[in-house]
Amino acid sequence: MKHLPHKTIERLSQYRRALLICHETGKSHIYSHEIANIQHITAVQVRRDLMLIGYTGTLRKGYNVKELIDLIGSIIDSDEGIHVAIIGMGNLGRALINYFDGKRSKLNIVAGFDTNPDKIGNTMSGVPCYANEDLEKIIREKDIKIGILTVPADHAIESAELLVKAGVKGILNYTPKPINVPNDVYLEEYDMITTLEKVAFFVKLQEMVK
Amino acid sequence: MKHLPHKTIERLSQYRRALLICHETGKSHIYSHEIANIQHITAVQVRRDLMLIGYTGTLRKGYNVKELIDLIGSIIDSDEGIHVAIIGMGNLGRALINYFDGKRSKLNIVAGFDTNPDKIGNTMSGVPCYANEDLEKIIREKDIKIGILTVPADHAIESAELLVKAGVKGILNYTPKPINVPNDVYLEEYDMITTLEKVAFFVKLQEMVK
DNA sequence: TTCACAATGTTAATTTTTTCACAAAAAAAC
DNA sequence: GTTTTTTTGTGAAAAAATTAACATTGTGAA
Ligand SMILES: NC(=O)c1ccc[n+]([C@@H]2O[C@H](COP(=O)([O-])OP(=O)(O)OC[C@H]3O[C@@H](n4cnc5c(N)ncnc54)[C@H](O)[C@@H]3O)[C@@H](O)[C@H]2O)c1
Ligand SMILES: NC(=O)c1ccc[n+]([C@@H]2O[C@H](COP(=O)([O-])OP(=O)(O)OC[C@H]3O[C@@H](n4cnc5c(N)ncnc54)[C@H](O)[C@@H]3O)[C@@H](O)[C@H]2O)c1
Repeated sequence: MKHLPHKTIERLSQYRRALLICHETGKSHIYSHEIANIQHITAVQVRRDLMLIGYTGTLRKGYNVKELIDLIGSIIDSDEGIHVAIIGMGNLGRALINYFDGKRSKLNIVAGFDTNPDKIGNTMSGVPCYANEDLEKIIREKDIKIGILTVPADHAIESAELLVKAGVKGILNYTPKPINVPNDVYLEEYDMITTLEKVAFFVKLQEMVK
Repeated sequence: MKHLPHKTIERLSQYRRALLICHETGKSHIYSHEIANIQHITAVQVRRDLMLIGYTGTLRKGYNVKELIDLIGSIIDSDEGIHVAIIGMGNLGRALINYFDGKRSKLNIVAGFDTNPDKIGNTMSGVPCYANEDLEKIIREKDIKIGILTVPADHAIESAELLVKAGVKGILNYTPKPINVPNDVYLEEYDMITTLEKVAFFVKLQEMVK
């Protein structure tokens, strides 16, 4: 296995999510077309992705759910797990902490940061909130590799700079303000408005065709 | 202009977001490479997208910010605007309402739905919360075209069915439970864990190379 | 006034991603 | 025991998306 396409990585994560649900329900094997239906893609696409990671199913029985979950884990997870921080413990930050809580054993949100004195020192869903002044120290101490930005847009850039300076290697930016990072920091940006506008566009398109 | 690629639609939305910021700061023209830098893509990509929507800039002056904002609006927005509902007024639902509030004049969240009696009848950031029982009635009355799912994952499927039955034409699913919709309903699903896992994967990859 | 530059617009090439098509083989049916 | 069915795995083709290359031209410098 040499290079996995970005899209494949995303799908592997999604496959695993679906597989975990299957596993809970006691299903031991699954066909490529079943996975495909769940994800709204084609069975060939699924088989191609699994081919890329070198997994081989059983003819006519499909894929072993448990095995596949573990294999995907061995590819996308870090063995030792990875520590994550949230910058901005507001509505979205707290919602995320709540949501992630315990969902993936290898992804742990271990610190939150804020500038609001009322929040600093508190704990939310088990995650301690620190002051921005201690960010660099805590990030290094706790070996945090990824920062999730949920500060007000006006503070996105300075927060990103803080994170980079502290040595973070990945940033997930949920503010609507695009940021810049050095080459060795992996950046992903997501704006919910973009997604909603896309949905709205295709709804409009469909109305027009009709 | 015939078919706009999905990716182009997303980028147009992002370009507009960047352009709106420029417009506020009083900048009247912008070069393709400036837009490209903001979005972390290439200038050719920007020019190609604008070519697809038939917009022509001024040689050596770049693109007229205001004009381009309006043109993108004329393509991705519906003239009359589009009404949106949130199903599940919990952490994420409320955060979204708060966030969208007034951001895009053509995209209005006009109703929220919940099953919790304490929430029903209240208003959050100007959005009234209704009971699920009234969903179909309200959706039709208010001509709501898009539903955003932020209910607990266990209730995603039933909520989606409710929305479809009520005649919604687009669904944006933020729960981690994949849903199915008829062909004439446009569906977009997004799971933050997938994005975070992707970031984590590339961080891991970079560590390994080093 | 001419020249060099800097930016757009677009055709062609390349790369990436997806789909097609089908061989192989295990299981089921007969 | 043979045939049919079903599902995997993959080379080849197609489609989609991106990038390269470059002609064009307005602008300002010389
Ligand atoms: N709410 C949403 O659904 C949503 C969706 C998409 C994007 N966003 C974006 O996410 C960000 C947060 O949204 P929210 O609704 O949680 O806002 P919020 O105001 O509730 O939370 C922001 C938090 O960041 C803190 N903060 C401010 N400056 C800071 C700094 N320099 N360093 C650290 N913390 C700081 C504030 O004290 C506050 O606790 C915004 O940029 C918003 O545009 C929100
Ligand atoms: N919190 C996040 O950051 C986050 C991120 C990604 C995805 N999600 C997903 O979004 C969903 C909501 O997350 P949350 O943190 O807001 O949860 P939450 O528990 O705070 O909110 C859920 C809300 O839905 C309401 N509800 C329950 N059943 C309902 C039904 N059948 N119809 C209408 N409303 C109903 C509840 O009363 C509650 O108000 C979950 O599926 C979660 O997995 C959350």
